[in-house]
Amino acid sequence: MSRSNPRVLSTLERAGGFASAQEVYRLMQREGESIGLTTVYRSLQSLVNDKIVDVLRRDDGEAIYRLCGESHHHHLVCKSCGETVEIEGGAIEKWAQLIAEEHGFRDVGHTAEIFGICKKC
Amino acid sequence: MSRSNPRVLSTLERAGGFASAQEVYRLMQREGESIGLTTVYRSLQSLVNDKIVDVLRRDDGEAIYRLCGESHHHHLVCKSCGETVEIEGGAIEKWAQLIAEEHGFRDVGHTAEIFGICKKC
DNA sequence: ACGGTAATGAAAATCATTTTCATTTGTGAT
DNA sequence: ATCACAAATGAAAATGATTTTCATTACCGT
Ligand SMILES: [Mn+2]
Ligand SMILES: [Mn+2]
Ligand SMILES: [Zn+2]
Ligand SMILES: [Zn+2]
Repeated sequence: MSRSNPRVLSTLERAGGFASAQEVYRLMQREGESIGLTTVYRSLQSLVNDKIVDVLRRDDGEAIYRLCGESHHHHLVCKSCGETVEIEGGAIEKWAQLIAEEHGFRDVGHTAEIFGICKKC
Repeated sequence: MSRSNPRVLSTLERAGGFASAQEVYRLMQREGESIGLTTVYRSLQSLVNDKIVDVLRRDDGEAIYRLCGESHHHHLVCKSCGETVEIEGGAIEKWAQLIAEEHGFRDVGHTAEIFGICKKC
């Protein structure tokens, strides 16, 4: 196992939200940093193991990473124009946790999205 | 766009839980059915569009498919072994509707998944 | 039968991710 | 500083799922 290259973490921080390994790599290239794609993958995996970074999957299957501890939230998205509202989980957080515990699951996470047609559309 | 090959749906039914496209394909091969992998992919994709099957992603990123029941439901999935429990929306249905209305959205839908590690893993 | 459209599948292309492996770098002891 | 050894690095090749191409075949209405 290898330890995470600090420049990878720093780049992921700078990226803001979620970013894939490929995106982190391209970002570093663009900023003139010399690094191999392999090292980016290895570093991100290591950060996930250490629970410094969350990983989940895009619809297309690509893995995307983000720093843990950024506030957890969900999205309300307009199917027509794409306008997005960030919303707090509220009741859903408890619901997910409760359901999971009822079935004996641990290490619980969840995803939730609401979509519809916004006022303007 | 193509319509789903009925033998693909039939195989997915017979498979029981979730199965990937590759698995459905291998299953059909083993049972002597003559079909192309491309057709399996196309059929599953079509079934997803028609909301006859659910699709989600394994930890390794491979897409897995399963017949969905006729009633709207959500999933509690083990990240390790893939075991899946169907759960009722309950609180989340109201939550999604309420949040959407607060922001003036109509024609509201939602997605929600809970994941974690099951008892056996 | 004829003409057009949809379905099929083999092969090649794509693309993220992993593996290999040779090279470089860091560390710690002598 | 020199040596030895372990860890980190990255280029290139391998992997594996999914998509695309494209030529062939099955199907349907007239
Ligand atoms: Mn939440
Ligand atoms: Mn629901
Ligand atoms: Zn809108
Ligand atoms: Zn499990």
